Amino acid sequence: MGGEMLEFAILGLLQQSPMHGYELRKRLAEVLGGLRSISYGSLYPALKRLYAAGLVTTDEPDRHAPLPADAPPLTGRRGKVVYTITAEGKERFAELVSQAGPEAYDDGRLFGVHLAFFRHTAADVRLRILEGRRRTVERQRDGLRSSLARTRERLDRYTLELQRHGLDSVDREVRWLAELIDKERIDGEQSRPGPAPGDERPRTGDG
Amino acid sequence: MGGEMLEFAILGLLQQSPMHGYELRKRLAEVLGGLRSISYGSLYPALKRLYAAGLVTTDEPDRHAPLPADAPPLTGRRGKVVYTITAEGKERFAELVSQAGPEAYDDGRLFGVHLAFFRHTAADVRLRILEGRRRTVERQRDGLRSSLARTRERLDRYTLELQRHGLDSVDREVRWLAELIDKERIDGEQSRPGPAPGDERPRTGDG
DNA sequence: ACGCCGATGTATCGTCTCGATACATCGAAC
DNA sequence: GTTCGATGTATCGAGACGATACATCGGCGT
Repeated sequence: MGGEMLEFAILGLLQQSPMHGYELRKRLAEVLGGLRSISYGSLYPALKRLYAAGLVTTDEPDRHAPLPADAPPLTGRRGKVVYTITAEGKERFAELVSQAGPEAYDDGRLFGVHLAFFRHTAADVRLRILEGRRRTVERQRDGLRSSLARTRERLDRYTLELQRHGLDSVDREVRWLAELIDKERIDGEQSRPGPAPGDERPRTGDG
Repeated sequence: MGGEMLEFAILGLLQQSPMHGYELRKRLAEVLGGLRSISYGSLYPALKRLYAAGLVTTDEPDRHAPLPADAPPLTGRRGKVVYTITAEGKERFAELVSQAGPEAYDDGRLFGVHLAFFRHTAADVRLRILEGRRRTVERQRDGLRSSLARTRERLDRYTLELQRHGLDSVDREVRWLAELIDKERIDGEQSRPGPAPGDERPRTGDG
């Protein structure tokens, strides 16, 4: 578990169009927020797992079949391999995209992937994920804040600076999420017939 | 390499006083900036490596000695184990603390550890690390910026938001580093005999 | 025509990290 | 005197990463 994130992202990209590994990697970097890029040492094993699980196929289907034992470790002829998502892969993606619980937002990376494929996500699920993520990050912020308060005297200037900067980042993230949630709510109200705009009961959050 | 980071942090903490794993872990979380904490699955293997390399010792030295083969996997009596840094460990720490090249700042985590132990670092090395880190993060920022410019049309709203937030964070980090560098320079000028205190040229205020 | 080179492209290896899990010890509450 | 939560040590399997090797292709100089 938790190692779903790469699989999820790959399925999401292949959903849009078939691709080979090299391009997948570039697109993955964009999708993951522009910073962190995925290494081949992660990507190819992930593709192999997806193939084994029947969620993607290749041009040349015997490529990933088990080798006849003693053959030299596959030296010689290696060309492009185009990966395509299968029907099962699409099902799995639909399943992942509709998760709205803690597994969707507690891990920041996985949350990022969900966000990257939000256009495949139902509006109410989007909102629940965003709100869940906000709660998670708020909790982190509060923990960091009280830790900073507790250790203010004990730690040296540089460590304090590090913590201050970290707290600032987390704080910014909360505000960013709040903005996203606002926008999402506005969109929702515009497109939905809705429960009458004067009828605003104080929302029993969660269920 | 790059897996030095945990070793470095452990040596730094044990330099201050002997400790057992549980406390080490809590301190590690503080030192690493308050967010990310180290798991036991990382910590104990790291301690084992340090022990094997002769950089730390324990109360009970035969604890990490190779087992007599068929013995049950060390069930039964397990108590506190206090780890102490050795002379070689101190040497190694001094060596790590004096590194001022890219290996000290290209990786953000490792940079964080350097920062956490800056009080053991020479002033000129401190400045070089901070400036190197700034350059690295500036390069990241520029890459992200141009990537954002290139893909503005092609990507959807949510991915764009993710990238925008990422860019904002990196930007903030650059400014934070610039502040740290300024403070560091001021400290340097105050404590050093320096190039004559009446010689104050009008300060080019930086970028 | 030929070789070379940098971009494209696939793949594996060793090392490390993580989350989950199990197990042990102790003090205080009941 | 026993249950319980904090303290504490330890391992395992899955997976991620950096480094490295190897293969293919298009263009460019000569």
